[in-house]
Amino acid sequence: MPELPEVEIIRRDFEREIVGRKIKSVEADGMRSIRRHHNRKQFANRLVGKKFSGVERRGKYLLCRLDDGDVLVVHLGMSGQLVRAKSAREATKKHTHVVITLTQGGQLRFVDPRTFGEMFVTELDTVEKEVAELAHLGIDPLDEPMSWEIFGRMFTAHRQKLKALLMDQRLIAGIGNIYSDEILFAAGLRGDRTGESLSAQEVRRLYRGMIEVLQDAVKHRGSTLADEQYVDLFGQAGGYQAFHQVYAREGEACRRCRKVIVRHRYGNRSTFSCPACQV
DNA sequence: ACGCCCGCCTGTAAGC
DNA sequence: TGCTTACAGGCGGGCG
Repeated sequence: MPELPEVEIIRRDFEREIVGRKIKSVEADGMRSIRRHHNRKQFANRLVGKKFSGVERRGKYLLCRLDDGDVLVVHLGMSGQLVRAKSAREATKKHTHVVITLTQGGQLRFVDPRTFGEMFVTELDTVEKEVAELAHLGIDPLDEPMSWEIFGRMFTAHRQKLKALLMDQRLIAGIGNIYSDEILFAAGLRGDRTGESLSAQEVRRLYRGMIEVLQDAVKHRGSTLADEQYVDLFGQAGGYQAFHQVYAREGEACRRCRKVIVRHRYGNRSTFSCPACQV
């Protein structure tokens, strides 16, 4: 659920609220969320006494820089939340797996019911080469400006379907199931069209749709669905779900043409689209 | 190259 | 009412 816009909101808040603060202590409730480490102590030892010196985003990954050249990498998976507590006394949510206590008071907490998310500490210098998931990440659509020609060459080189291409992190980093559906609607394209079938005009529409949808979603602080899985650093829901055109709107009227939004299975996931607006 | 399925998880909701 | 099943989906891996 947290896709590029949601992770970007967390990054911005992290920059203001957490960067500059020093880590006093670290507690982890088990190994699942910190599975790349040998044990809890080894994870804690790489954090305690250090100061957060910056924070970047790569696709859906958050890279929290530490002042000694290490980096705390966070991936929220499907249900992960990074929340700030003003004090240690604040009630702890169920499924809180890692608590980072800061010296000036307050805590950074990692909550993750489905435990697909994770965090680990490694060296910043080598993280983008040695951590495979980061090494193979494609272009970040809001980070590096990319011409629609480069974007088009990437897409038309594949026979895969647009839905799969948009979600392929090796091409473009940060788009998941929700935003791929919204981008395809914005572009007026069906998700089962192949990359190679796109005309130059359709490539431009897809590119523009992608940038617009992602920028708008960031502007509205991301999407929080009915399950309220995504919240920002302060525990607040996003607002972009009110602007969704197709996602989770099965049976409702298309906001553009009033036809009924349909849902179908693509691979093993739900896809929503307007049968009239997308060709 | 591409499509599809599985495993990893838990909470919620629909179905019998 | 109460149990079972489906679904939510990020990501790596595997298989045809």
